[in-house]
Amino acid sequence: MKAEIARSEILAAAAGMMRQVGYSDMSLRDLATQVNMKAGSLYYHFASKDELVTEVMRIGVEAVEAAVRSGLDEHPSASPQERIMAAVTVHLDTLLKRSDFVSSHIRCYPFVPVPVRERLREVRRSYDQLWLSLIRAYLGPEASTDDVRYLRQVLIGALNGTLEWFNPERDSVTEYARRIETFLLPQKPR
Amino acid sequence: MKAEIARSEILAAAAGMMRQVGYSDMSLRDLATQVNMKAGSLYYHFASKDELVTEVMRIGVEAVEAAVRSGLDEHPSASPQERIMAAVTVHLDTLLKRSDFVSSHIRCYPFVPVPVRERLREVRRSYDQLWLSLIRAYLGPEASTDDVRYLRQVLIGALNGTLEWFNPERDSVTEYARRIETFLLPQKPR
DNA sequence: GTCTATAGACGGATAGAC
DNA sequence: GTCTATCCGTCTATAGAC
Repeated sequence: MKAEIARSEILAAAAGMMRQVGYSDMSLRDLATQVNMKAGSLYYHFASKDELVTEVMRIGVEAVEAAVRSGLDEHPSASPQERIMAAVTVHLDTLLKRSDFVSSHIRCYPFVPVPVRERLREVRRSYDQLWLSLIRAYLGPEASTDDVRYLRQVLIGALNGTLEWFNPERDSVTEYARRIETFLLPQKPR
Repeated sequence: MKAEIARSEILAAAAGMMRQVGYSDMSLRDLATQVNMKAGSLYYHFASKDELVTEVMRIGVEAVEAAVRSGLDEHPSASPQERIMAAVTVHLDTLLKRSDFVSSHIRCYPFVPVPVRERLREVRRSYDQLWLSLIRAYLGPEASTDDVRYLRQVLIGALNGTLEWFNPERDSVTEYARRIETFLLPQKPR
């Protein structure tokens, strides 16, 4: 019981540190300090740093995917465009306001050791597929594979790029989402 | 003379390593090995690791900005939309095929020490201004500050996001640029 | 479960020979 | 200009006491 609580605290603190300072500069000493422990104690809960890091990042993807799916479920009769916009809003909201797990995943993924990346392949692929299906539905059956792939990359780029400039005290998620709709999804597939 | 050559070699190797492994995991020992030197010798050319890193990243921004400006100068009578697309193409091309300096800048900036980020503020601001003026010209004088800012962020996000998926052997820069135009800049400002 | 203590590797940086 | 040699700090990880 107590182990589960401590484990959760460690994961949450790790997510915050990873987002801020990156994979390599998150030291287990600093992490332990932040949860009122000593570095060695962390090894009771995790076999290694990479095990811990993998877990943080895995929680991140699963969190956005779950949030987006449940957001979509709330509006079962939405049009393809409305569904994309719902996904955009929930993704942004989770990324920017709710979850260090998501933002640490996005920021750290490029620099994390290869074995960690490999262990995350499946969860990432699953979330990718969700977006591809949303975009396929929006562009319609006559769209090419590249149409779908490239629109997905433009969208994800615009969403995840917020990590480098969005200031929750100045900017509004719904405002930015509205611009994305105006700029990217005027009204009908072209 | 010889110093200048060695210095350039070091910078180029550092850019490649930074792009691949990030700021913290680029060790001066590894860097030195790659240019057939010993770690201590690097200090003849640079006062510190952060000095070297700052220089790599400074070269990066200045390189894209110069490339984009010269690309724009080639078509003086282009429309605002054509000018944005010229900038998009050159930015992508520089980022993806020509310069480890640019990609290392984009990838490492979030995790580099604060003093390094501060020393890069001016060059980054200068490149930002270029994009803002291009977008202002495209959206027209009746567009709000937020219209301009947000479109800029969508664009830059879509461009720099390529770093995480673009495969030069599979994908084409002009192809992706064309999609950006279709998706984002249909024909007229809205 | 968490601690102390420490092993063992590797990091940036410096001094002085050549 | 580049090298050798080294200082000193920090890192992940482990062993064993409590």
